[in-house]
Amino acid sequence: MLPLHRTRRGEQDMEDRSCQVLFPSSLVDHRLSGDQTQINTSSSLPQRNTNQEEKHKSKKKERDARFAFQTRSQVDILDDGYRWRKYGQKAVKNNPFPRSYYKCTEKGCRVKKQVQRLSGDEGVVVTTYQGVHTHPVDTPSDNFHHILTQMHIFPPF
DNA sequence: CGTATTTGACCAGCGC
DNA sequence: GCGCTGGTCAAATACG
Repeated sequence: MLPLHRTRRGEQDMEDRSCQVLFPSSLVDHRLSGDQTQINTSSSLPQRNTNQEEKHKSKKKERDARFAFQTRSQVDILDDGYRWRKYGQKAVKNNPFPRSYYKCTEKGCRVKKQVQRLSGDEGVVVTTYQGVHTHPVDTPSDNFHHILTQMHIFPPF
């Protein structure tokens, strides 16, 4: 499971799988045309790696569908049943909390997700998923499944 | 010793 | 064209 050994602020050890989804500001964007301001799909495939598919990128930079939702949770990383490897962390403007970048550790699976806390309300975590898993979940999480059901999202994203 | 995380550097897109 | 901002890489480090 996810090692939550690192607590950035406060003392959160308690198991809080009871994360509450906040709908009002949860956004579900299937694709981005180009008028996005805050978030853009700058996949920017590196030329040194991932040289396989990607038929032709001549169109746009638009890559994977993605959706975001907010939860009120003590821990940054919700257990959604998948294994994630952190590959970056960046400070975003107008937000005292850093944004973390994760990739699915499953081979061949290019699903990514970002996690960041809301500025002004450190109790709210914004999780953004990007892409579709090619593999079933490792350790199913009932709670998370319930959340996705509420949002009309199906388990294999 | 293998795998995951940390962290600064690097890069691309956008606005001015 | 330049600088800011966000996203990713990769070497070093931590951890089991």
